[in-house]
Amino acid sequence: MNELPARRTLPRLDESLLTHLPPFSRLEPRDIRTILDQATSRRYDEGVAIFDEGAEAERFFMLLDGYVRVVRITPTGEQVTALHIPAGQLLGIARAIGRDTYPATAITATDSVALSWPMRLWDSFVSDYDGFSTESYKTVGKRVSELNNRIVEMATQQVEQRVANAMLRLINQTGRKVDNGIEIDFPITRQDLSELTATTLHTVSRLLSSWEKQGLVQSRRKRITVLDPHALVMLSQR
DNA sequence: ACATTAATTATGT
DNA sequence: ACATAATTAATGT
Repeated sequence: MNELPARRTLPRLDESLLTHLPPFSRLEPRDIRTILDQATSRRYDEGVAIFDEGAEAERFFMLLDGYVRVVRITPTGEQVTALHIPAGQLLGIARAIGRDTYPATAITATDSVALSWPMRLWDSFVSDYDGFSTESYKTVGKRVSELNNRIVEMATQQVEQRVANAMLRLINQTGRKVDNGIEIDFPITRQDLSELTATTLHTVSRLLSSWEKQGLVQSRRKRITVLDPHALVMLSQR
C-alpha cells in the first residue's frame, strides 16, 4: 500500500460550514477561509473518544455533526456523564479556561464530524478575530451556569424533579421534532440519565415507566421521546 | 423518599 | 449465542 499524498488532495472545506456558527458568524469570508485552511476535518464513529481527560490539550474542536458526551472518569474507573454537546459548538477549549490538559473525556454519542485546530492557534484566533473570544466565552459561560443550576437541583430537588429537568434540558438542547413529540436526538440509556441526575438507573427506569403509562413520554431502548413537555415542566416545579 | 440487591426479560449484533 | 439494556419486585436505610 503506498502513502496517499494526503492533505493536498483533500477537497477544500466549504466556507458555509462555519459562516453560521456563533464564534465565526461575524467574520469576513477571507478570515473564514484562512481558518478553514488551518483546520483538520475528521469523522468519528459512535462511542469513540475525541480526546481524553487529563491528556495534553493539543487541539481544540468544532463539532460539525453529531453529538458528544462529556464524561469524567472517577478514581474507581467509572464514567459519569457531565453534559452533552450538540453540533455547532466548540469543544475541548481547554485554553479558554486556562488549562493545558483536557478537563474531561469527550465521547461521541453518535457518528460525528469535527474540525480541529492545533491549540497554539487559540491565542491568535482570540486576538485576530473580532468576536471569537466573546462568543466562545459565552458558550463556556452557558455550560458553567448549567452545571451550577444542576448542582442547586441536586441539593434542593427530589429525584423526579431532577430527572424531569434533565429531560427538558435534553429536548431543548438536543431535541428533534417528530410527529408526536420531541425525541432526544441521540442514543441515551437509563444509566446516562441517572448519572446526569445523581440517582440510579433503576429509579430512572421506574420514573420513565410511570411517565409512559401517563402518556408523558415514549421510550424504547436508547430512545426517548417526550410527548408532553408541558407536563414535565409542571412535574419539575413541585 | 429513595437506594440496593437480585432475578427476569427484552433487544441489538 | 452473547452482551448490553431495561423492567420489576423485594428489602433496606
